[in-house]
Amino acid sequence: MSDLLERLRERGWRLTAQRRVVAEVLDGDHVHLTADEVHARAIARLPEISRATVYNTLGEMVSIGEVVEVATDGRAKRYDPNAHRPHQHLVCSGCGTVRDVHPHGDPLAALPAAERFGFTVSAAEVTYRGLCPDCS
Amino acid sequence: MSDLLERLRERGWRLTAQRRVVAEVLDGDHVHLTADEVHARAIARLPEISRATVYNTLGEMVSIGEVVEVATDGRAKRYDPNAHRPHQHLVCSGCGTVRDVHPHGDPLAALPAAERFGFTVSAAEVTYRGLCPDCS
DNA sequence: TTCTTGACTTAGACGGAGTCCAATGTACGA
DNA sequence: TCGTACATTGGACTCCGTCTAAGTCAAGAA
Repeated sequence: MSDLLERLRERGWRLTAQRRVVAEVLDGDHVHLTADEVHARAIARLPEISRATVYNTLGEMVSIGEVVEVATDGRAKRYDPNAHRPHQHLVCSGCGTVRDVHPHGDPLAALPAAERFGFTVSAAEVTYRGLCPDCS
Repeated sequence: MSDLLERLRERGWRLTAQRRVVAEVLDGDHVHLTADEVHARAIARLPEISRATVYNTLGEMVSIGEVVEVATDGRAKRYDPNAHRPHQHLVCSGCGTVRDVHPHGDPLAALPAAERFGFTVSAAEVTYRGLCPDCS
């Protein structure tokens, strides 16, 4: 993830303690944390870090494509540091846990031209829903 | 949509003016309205109807499967009255317009058992993203 | 028809998630 | 080292949705 910090700097972004901590927290466990969970873990390392900074930093990482936002429902967005390989998400309807999954085939190919209504279609996001072992 | 009201009644639900109006509004235009948009249109017909009732009624319709919730972004959920036939959604990244689309194949079939992690997977939602003719 | 009753509706308070802002702090080039 | 443009802070604010207590009313019973 120091690569990420390097890439951020190449874009002219300042390297601050706050940004470093957010990057480390996200990279630490490969789970999909909410912004507030990131904040809670960041506070453990840098007690003064504010919620607004966490939101700003996550937003910056998303905008350069290093992190992917996962909007699983009406719940809080989660942040996925595994942006380097295409994948989809499996979400537990009970507890909201998110897992990365790799279905076969390209979901884009399933949409015929006649169903594109003149759109320039660039991506397909698939969300599988169900109950995890703990919730079922 | 009077079918819907009938089905609601068969479930032992009372037929009230409020529920009738929400059903009519949703059925009126086949667009994907947010709860507040439904509320605004319902008020035009029944000025005293409250926001809470609109939320309750939409929730009931979702729970019996007559209406589908669509969460296209982190913003307000939209309600899709076209629940009688399986379909997916094509969202314009520019203006947010949502269109119903019908890809071939079953997206659930693309997820092998080894990628299900013990979940009981019950549904797959596909969101295609791109730019509509007006925005591209 | 009127009565009864429990389900429905209401307004407003409340909560979580996220954004905004003015004041303060600081990374980094000169 | 210094200056300043950019980052951070914390608290207020918005938006979306849920909850609650009190009042209302649909529909079956008599």
